[in-house]
Amino acid sequence: MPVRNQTSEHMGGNASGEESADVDWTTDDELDILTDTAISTSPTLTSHGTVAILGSMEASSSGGASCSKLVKHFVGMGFPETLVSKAIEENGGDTDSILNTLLTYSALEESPEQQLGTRSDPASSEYDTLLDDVSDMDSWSEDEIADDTDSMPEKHKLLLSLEITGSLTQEQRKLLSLANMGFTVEDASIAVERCGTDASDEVLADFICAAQMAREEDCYLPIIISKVTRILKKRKLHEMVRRKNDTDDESIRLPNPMIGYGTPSQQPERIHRSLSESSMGPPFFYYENVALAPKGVWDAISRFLYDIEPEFVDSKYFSATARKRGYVHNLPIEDRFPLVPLPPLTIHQAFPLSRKWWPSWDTRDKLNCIQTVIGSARLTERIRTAVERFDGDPPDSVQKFVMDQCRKWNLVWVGRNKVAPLEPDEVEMLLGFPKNHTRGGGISRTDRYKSLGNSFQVDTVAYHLSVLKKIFPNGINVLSLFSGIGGAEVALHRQGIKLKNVVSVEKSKVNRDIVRSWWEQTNQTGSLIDFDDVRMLDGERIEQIINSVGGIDLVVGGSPCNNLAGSNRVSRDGLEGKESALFYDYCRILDLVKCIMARKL
DNA sequence: CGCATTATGAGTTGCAGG
DNA sequence: CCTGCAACTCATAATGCG
Repeated sequence: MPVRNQTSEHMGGNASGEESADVDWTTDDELDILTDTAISTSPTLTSHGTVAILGSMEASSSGGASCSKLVKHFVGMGFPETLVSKAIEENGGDTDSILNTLLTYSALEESPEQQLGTRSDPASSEYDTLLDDVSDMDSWSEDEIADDTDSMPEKHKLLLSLEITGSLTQEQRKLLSLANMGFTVEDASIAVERCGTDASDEVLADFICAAQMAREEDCYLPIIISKVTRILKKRKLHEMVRRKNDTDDESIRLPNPMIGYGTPSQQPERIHRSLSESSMGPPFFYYENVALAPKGVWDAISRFLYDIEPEFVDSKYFSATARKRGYVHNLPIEDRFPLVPLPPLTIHQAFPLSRKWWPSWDTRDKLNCIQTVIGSARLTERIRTAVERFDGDPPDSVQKFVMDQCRKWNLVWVGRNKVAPLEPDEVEMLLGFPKNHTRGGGISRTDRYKSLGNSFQVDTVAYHLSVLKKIFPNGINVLSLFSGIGGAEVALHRQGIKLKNVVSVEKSKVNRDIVRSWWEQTNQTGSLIDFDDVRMLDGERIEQIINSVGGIDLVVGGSPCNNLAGSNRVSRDGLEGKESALFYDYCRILDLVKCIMARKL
């Protein structure tokens, strides 16, 4: 059973990377084996079981005929029946509103002392709790999946009523919190039940997203479920340990200098790493996103990508602009080589003409990160009038204002007292794309800035991917997710790595047109197959793709950063944000490719 | 409707200086 | 240790124009 082997391999990859030699996780590993065995030997029951839970809960909320069922549901959660009927009367069938009302009532009745009283036990019971939790999860995996699904709702209610003490419990507060995050009460209550009441919102949100993602799959559900179970167990352990030690040593920190495992000019003190068995290919994979994401995001990304430590690199070591990004990949890190010719590394090298107008008090050597929008003409006008009032150097206050704005909007000097934002073709050059890569073909100037701002820095990525040249002298098949304007493809091509077939998934039509146009101009011999949406790629389609191209050698892509990026004032919601949650599809697809590739061997 | 233009901070980190 | 300050960030939404 290759599937079973595959899932069993996922264990053990902790930070030290010494695969399965780590004593601390032995218990966890053994549990994994049990879990995985149980799941993989009865795949139909697994999927049936999980979906059945969700399905029955949803049915009880949407079915108008079953009002008593709804009452039972909330009474089972520990609310008084009179309150429940009242809440249902006020809110109709909307379970979210009902819960909100119930929690509000409870909170009003509850005294703060009592709420605090239910929390925080002495430290001695920490590990007892831990053991209980782990065995709970294990019994879920084994028992509930194997059980007849008809008994599930009863068991659910039983567990709930046992755990509820009657007052406003931690669980109820969790449910409210998750409901406020936009999850349904059904999903939230399942997540709380599975993960325990002391799990953080982050853990619970992860669980729900993974469950949602799993719900959409059918034939590969066992794999995903077992993976999620394992991740959650490990995560809980981490949280426990962290709470006990009261330190934040577990969270990922950004390196200084941000050079990852090295740049063409700089090498860190330690340049060795060992990967766990489960993280190795085929396929190789390369994942990218913004380095300065909200707290906890990179911990989550790393956990979902086989616990590989992200490589944080600032592209200012590869070009004249900064670009702080994190890369999670299972590529070798020895014998990397840079793209040639080397790009300009300073502003003056990149823009020789600007030197004439560059004031001595503007000491910038590198530009800041290229974003998706540019500074306004009004701003450059304000700067010009501010500077030209003075004959020599302006006073410190004016210098500070001008420099703040120039750094913020990446402005360069293009004339006497004149600053301006970068032109699109200048951005192309700084990011390592061929000139006019994004020009013409029906794309607007605004969209050019947006597509370029969302792209890779080609020299940086090419340096990391260069190791593939020796491994695949005859070329590679690439699955490119969130391709954008084809940064990965350009990097591989410029590095002299032959592209056999490229399967590209990109939502934006103008971006797909850009990649298609580039593909046809560069005399590629293979074929470019493109898709619109990553969510369309289910197991069946991926298997079809793999059969037709003969295997995927590299899965590459950076998932949307909209909800992670600091520039976003409106919806910086983290990994669960509308667009950024597509990260979970990257994981899902990578796992599918991995499974199918393993089966072919 | 497509396109261009503009205004709109917070969250996080690092660091100097108590 | 703490505290204040400086620096930086793959963006969204509203508006106007043709």
